Amino acid sequence: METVVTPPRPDLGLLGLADAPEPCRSCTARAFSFCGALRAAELAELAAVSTQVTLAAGQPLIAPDAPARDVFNVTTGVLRAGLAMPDERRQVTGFLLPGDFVGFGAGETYGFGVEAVTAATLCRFDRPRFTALLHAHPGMERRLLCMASDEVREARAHQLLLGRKTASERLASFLRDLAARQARRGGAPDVAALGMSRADIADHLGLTPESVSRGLTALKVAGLIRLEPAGRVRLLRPPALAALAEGRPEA
Amino acid sequence: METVVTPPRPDLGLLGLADAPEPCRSCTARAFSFCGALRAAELAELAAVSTQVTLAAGQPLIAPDAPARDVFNVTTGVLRAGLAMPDERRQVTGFLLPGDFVGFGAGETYGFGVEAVTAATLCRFDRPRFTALLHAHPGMERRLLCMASDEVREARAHQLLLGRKTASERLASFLRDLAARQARRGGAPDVAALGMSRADIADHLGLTPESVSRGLTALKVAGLIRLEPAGRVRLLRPPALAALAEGRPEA
DNA sequence: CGTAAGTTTGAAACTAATCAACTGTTGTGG
DNA sequence: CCACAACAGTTGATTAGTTTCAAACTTACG
Repeated sequence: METVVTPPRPDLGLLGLADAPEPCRSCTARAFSFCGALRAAELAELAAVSTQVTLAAGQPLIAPDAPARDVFNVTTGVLRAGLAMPDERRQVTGFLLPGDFVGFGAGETYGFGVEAVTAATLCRFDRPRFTALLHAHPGMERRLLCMASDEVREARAHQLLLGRKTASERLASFLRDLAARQARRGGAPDVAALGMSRADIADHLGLTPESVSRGLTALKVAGLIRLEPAGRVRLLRPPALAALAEGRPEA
Repeated sequence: METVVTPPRPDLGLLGLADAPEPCRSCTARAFSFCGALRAAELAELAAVSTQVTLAAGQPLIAPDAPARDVFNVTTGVLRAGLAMPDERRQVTGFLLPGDFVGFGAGETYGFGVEAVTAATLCRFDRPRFTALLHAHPGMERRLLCMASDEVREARAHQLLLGRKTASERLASFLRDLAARQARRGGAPDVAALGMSRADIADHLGLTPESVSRGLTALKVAGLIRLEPAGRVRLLRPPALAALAEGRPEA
């Protein structure tokens, strides 16, 4: 028995959906996405250079050494982006949710890998054409610059986590951040839907799967979270969880 | 006996230096900097909205919660940028060298702190005016977008370091990367000039000062580096150091 | 010189990793 | 529909790498 969650429901009228080109018209991610701020004409141009990609859980989207020919926008599902070392060590730099944009800052090759965690769909844009479009629309370019700045900020915050936080603090930060991101996409503010395995979380937080498991148990025992079916985690005392995440003594 | 290295010597003529406005004319960082690619007219506009900042070693430039009114470009010296937790824990997200740009992606407040490690000088730009200038010159904006992308890439690589590398590997990565950055600015390719303390390095690498010291000793014993006076570190076998940094078995 | 700060080195303690066993879940084929 | 296999997750015991605590040593500087 699954708890039914209200799906994201952007106000289609306000977004000028009536004018939107086909793949976009029915896109549930547009409200939280890069393309959500575009005018109908720009959106049409964008849609013209886009194709759809569908991935099954576990399938790769981007190989680190592949030539960076395309950029992508996630429409449904969860993906993981990360770096690998010659041995088995991995760092998952981030999980991609609907509305997230991938592959922009790449050079010749992507330099990082991306795989589907759950089944996922994306918009694929030819990079040269996408770039040309950007140059024609300074507003789009500016928006992308803001997104890049946000990414830098998030990456720095994650550096603090990896460099200085304890296992429990890492888990608390992760759950809080994931719930917040999902809330922005229409989810409940006090639920983190873990679509990914403990191993993926471990590679994101610089821990082992065992430590992730222990950390979650510790948070549960502390009364900060409840583990629900289907990989859902309910945040029972968000302020206390935030305090732990930030290393505050807790009020 | 020191290997003599050619110091940075930008070809002033090719850079249009004769036309350059004053603070820029004598600027030694311009060749490696954001502004180095600007045409004389653009540079003049930029210089018109800039003022100079001088800092003594240890002085703060940016407080994390200060309103982000300015952006900066380092001209001389070394600075550290980082995040802090309520207790004493710190993460130095990066060291800033001449030519590096600071403060761009900030929102209302900077959200991170910056302090001078050595005596330093910077160009200060009023943010609203800088932004207006950017909008007037798409080339500048595009260049900034590239810089932001590079920052993201570097931040991700540092996440791998913090999440998955051993103490020795972190030190090896740090020394190699610092030497490479300094080489781009005209330094010797096999020397890393440590202007910062062990504590700063520790806060950058997610270690303690003691572990940094031990790590350096380990690299020295392994014949990979030599500790020279004035905080200089000579890289004795760059390929082996790189292999260690990347976690390769070493050829 | 003498002091203070920074660095190195040593010994003990601790957190998270590793190794290992067990449990629960999911999916498949008999 | 149940049995079983395969895998993900949890829990326990032990180990290892880094931190912590402490002291000695260096370096820079008044």
